[in-house]
Amino acid sequence: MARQNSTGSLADVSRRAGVSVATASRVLNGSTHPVSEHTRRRVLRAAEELGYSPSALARALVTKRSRIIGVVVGDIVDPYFAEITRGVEDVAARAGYMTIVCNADRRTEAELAQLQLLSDYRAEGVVFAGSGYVEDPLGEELADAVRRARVRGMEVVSVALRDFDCPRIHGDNRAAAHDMTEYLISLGHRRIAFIGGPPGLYASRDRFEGFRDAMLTAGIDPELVHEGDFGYDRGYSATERMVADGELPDAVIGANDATAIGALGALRKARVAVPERVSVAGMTDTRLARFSDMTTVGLPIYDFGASAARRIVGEGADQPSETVLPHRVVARSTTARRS
Amino acid sequence: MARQNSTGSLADVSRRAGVSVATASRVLNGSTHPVSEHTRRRVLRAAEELGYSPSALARALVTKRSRIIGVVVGDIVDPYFAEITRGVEDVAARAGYMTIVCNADRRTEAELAQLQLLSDYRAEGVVFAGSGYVEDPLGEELADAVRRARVRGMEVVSVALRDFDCPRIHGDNRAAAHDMTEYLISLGHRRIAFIGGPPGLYASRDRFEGFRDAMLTAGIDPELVHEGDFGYDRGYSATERMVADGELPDAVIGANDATAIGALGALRKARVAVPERVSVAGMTDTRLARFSDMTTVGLPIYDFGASAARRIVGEGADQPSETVLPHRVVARSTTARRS
DNA sequence: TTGTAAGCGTTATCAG
DNA sequence: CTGATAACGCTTACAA
Repeated sequence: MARQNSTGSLADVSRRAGVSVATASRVLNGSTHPVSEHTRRRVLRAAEELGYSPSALARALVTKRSRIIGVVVGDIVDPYFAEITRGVEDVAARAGYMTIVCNADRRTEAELAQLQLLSDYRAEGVVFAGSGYVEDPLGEELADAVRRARVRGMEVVSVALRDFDCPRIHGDNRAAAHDMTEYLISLGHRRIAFIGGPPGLYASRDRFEGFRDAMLTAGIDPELVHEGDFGYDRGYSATERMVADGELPDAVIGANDATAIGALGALRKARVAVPERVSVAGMTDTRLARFSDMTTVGLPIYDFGASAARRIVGEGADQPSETVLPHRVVARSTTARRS
Repeated sequence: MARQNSTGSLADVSRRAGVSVATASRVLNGSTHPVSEHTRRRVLRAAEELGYSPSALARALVTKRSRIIGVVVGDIVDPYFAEITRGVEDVAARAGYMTIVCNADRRTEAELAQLQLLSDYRAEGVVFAGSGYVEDPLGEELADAVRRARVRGMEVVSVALRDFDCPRIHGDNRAAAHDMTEYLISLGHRRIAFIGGPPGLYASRDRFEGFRDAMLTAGIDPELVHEGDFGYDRGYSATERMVADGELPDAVIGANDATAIGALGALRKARVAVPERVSVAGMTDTRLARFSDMTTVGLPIYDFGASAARRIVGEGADQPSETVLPHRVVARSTTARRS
């Protein structure tokens, strides 16, 4: 394998143009330093002829600005993260930054490794897209790593609840779940089942608590609670079980859209009418929900990413260190008034 | 903004350990060059104490190996691309590479820009995940850019049909559509509608032609053809129109899963029974299809990405320059024998 | 307006 | 086994 991969250097260009590298550099990088029109043209032409393109690596090395933003996600394939990533990408690209997406499989250990890698590349900023774990054994270590990274000048921002210190842009999971639950209750449902997220995640906990509190407030015992993992399958199997056990609820809430769609799948399979017999709702309003015309609670996740990126590229330095973006219940066809 | 962001240099470590930078470098990067156990320990400790982490940038500059792989996708949020990206990411990470995902919005112009950016960062390889356009006005320019990149030593591989010269790993879109169509015909359907992809894309053309040929072979006129854009909405609206016009087909094929799910949505809305009254099928078997329990034709898209990445990190140098991976019809609940 | 030269943090070549 | 030292490709005072 030829691992050459260079376009010729500034030295080549300057030689060809008959000027110094300094001068070549000045014209080729939009420096404000004055350069005569004549010289400028010569340099530009030389660069053109050589097909020169500057090495972002070398440039980053000396300027100490890599123009790299990292996004650490739980799983790229999850539309929730894809949407956040898209938000980051869009503003990053506009500001001339590269976005590096790193998968962490929802494991803190992997997050640690990705942070290290990003740090090796001297990323200027990293956004943590996934939620953290309650009492994470690796929590302290990650917090330390983040602290060190920030001391070194790296901008860190999270778009979920995390146990390390950094600016945060997120939604209110508890309130969102609360509102969804209230909505269902307002529709006349009483036996409402909740299929949660991965155990230990703050997001899971908060969404569950929002559900529980709303139920309690309405004087209903929140007894139908199942564990999930933000995946379709667990939503499906949990619902399948309810069907099999003959304890069909009035409604089921999935801790995220994929889970709720799993529930929808199991109900369809069992030929239980939705929403006539049971209502189904998800959370976060990813495309999945829209595609299934499913009721959910919308969170501005694209904006989570976009705002985070803005902070990093320096357009949001004036923002408060904690920003909570609003959610709203999006009623669609999988929920209806209790018959 | 403090844009410092460094961990201290090799020089700092070597000074603290009382050795030369050369020696420090040797122990800190797994060089084979012999170093005494005693010195090694000193260096390791110094590095530890300083929280030293090497600059991948500086390293890349001198070794000429950036360990960066770029993926140029049409749209991250499209699960098709997300899955490919995941494949790339997985093998890249295992080989110690960083993956940079670049959005091109399905525009050749943007692809060109992304390729340039990737080239600035001296990416060792880039995988083009999206299909190309027939008679693309920018086609020649892109082909040129790719040629130059390859000359410089960059590994380029595409996982779809493209008009530039590079190794390719992909599926047979035409055959896939053909097989899907044949399957539907074998179920007794005659009036089969096809909702295509974005006009001009090779993938759109091939899938359409596969459909058309299968119809023709069966002696059926492929008359129900609608334009789409690989998005949900066009699948929905095209189907809505068929419903409104009272020309309900026996079955509808979407050029991809999102399109087919749009069709499903419109049918559900119009209270047309699926699959009893009309069958619906998609293509590529993304999670969307599975979540909707929808018939589709499966393409190993994760493997597209994984194989492409393997070539780049050097594990697939022996592979032929063109690899066609197999597809298969995945029958689920949205298709049935004609009643 | 242009050039010289000192880095940036590594690796690699050569001598000891 | 260890250490100078010259790159790598670029930016940026500082001089001229």
